[in-house]
Amino acid sequence: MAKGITKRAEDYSRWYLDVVAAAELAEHSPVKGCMVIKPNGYALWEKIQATLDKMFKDTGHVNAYFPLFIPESFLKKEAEHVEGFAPECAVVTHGGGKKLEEPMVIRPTSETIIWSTYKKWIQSYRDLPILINQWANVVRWEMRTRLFLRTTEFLWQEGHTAHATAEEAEQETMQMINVYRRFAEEYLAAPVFVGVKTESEKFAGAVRTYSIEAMMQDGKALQSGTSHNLGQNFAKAFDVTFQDENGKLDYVWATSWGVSTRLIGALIMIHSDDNGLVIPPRLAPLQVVVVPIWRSDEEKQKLLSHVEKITGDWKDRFSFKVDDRDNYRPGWKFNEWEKRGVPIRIEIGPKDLENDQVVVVRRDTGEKSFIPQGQLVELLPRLLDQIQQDLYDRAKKMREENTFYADDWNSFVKRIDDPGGFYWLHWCGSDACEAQLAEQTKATIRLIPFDGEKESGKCVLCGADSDRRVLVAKSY
RNA sequence: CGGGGCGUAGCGCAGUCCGGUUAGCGCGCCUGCUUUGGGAGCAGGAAGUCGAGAGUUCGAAUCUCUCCGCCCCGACCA
Repeated sequence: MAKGITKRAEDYSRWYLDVVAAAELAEHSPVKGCMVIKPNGYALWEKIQATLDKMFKDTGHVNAYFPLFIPESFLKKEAEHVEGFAPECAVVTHGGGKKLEEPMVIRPTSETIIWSTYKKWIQSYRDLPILINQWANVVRWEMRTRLFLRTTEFLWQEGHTAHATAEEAEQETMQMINVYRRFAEEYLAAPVFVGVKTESEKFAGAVRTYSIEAMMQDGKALQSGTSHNLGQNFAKAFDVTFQDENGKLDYVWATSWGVSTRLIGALIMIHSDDNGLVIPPRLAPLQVVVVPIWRSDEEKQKLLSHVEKITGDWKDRFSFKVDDRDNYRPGWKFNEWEKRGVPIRIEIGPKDLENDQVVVVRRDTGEKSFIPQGQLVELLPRLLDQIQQDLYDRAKKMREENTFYADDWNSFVKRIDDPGGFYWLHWCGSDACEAQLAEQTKATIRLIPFDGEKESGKCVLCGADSDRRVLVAKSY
């Protein structure tokens, strides 16, 4: 049925690449680690963008754009930041045929260029808050790349806000991680855990990093969005101060937050199957495809004009397309739309015309049903909602079945390799135990949960007291 | 950076070990006819600086050397 797609059970990572290729989402570019995002993939990104952009605007943010090039010296102003990012920066040394006086880095993230700019914009508390987002590309020279999950250049959005108080900055950081959580759950149909990153995993230059973590079908974790409380670190590095209501000078409080084209990788690895891509209806660029089936030109004309009648009141309710291409046969088209992940396919042929019905096929389950034509306009939106919900429920069930509690080190070490999955462990909070965990199991502490219940226990590594469990998994 | 693989038509590959006419095959593409409810059939056709350079040889996709690039697996990371 699915020619050219490796089975998940056989080789998960080849399956992933096959799905990307079969759905024509992206391909490798001539430059190592970079990808060409093809129209199907970009359409998905545009849906993600449109949805998030609205959520950002609804929470009071506005868009702006800052330059791709950053003077190298800017990056060096915040000690932790430069340490974290310098190794993965691409640096431009020449321009206009001449060696530059100061090299420029291609942004790996924009905190430095933005805070050097905010310095000029902020004098008083009346200038605050600044709530800016930008949609941009960034470059990080990673050693190993994977389409969408980690590429040298990728597309993302980065929010950069400036506040008068620590409380307000914290509130913003929290608000945005919740926006991401809501996006993941309601649009990506991806259940996520939300929490705080450990010191060693947090953003370079942040005081605290919050993250959402989703489980892929192979039981590995994917960090799908992060929100950082930057404290006054960047304000201090760039000397950004403001005068408060009492005339007192203080450094500005900052946050930053982002999600990237990696979300497309998450979408693929959470929902897709051995037949190809499965897209949650709310993010599907195309939600319903109609495949008419005819045997003669006369029949074709009759069918197409009938289809036009049926679909007349579909506009503005959901997106759809009638695949009236003459050069492909129906079976070929079924397969094509399946690989591309279109949530609902409708087949309509001569027999259906006679019986005043159509065949409705769900992409996620493959289930076929005969539906009276008059009911479609009501049924299809409901079915799209149902599929959205079912995808979420299925993903959640998968996650629950692969999330475990572990208190014994030795059995945990075995189980993290096979069957893998997520583990709630007691951890004392020390860097040493965290490092040892990573070294011995290749799994890492994904986060310390916000809503984790207090529970006293012993660190699974050293036996010291612990008052809550942390989420541990292997990750992408 | 280590390990593995690959580079021959748009894509996937064979041919390379053991040099020898005009470099093949499948898919795709073009033309025509027949087809059309799960990847259609037949006939005809177009399409290649064999990753690059140098060397050996009467003769190189094939042997030698050098270089380049990409993919996969690991160490770094959204």
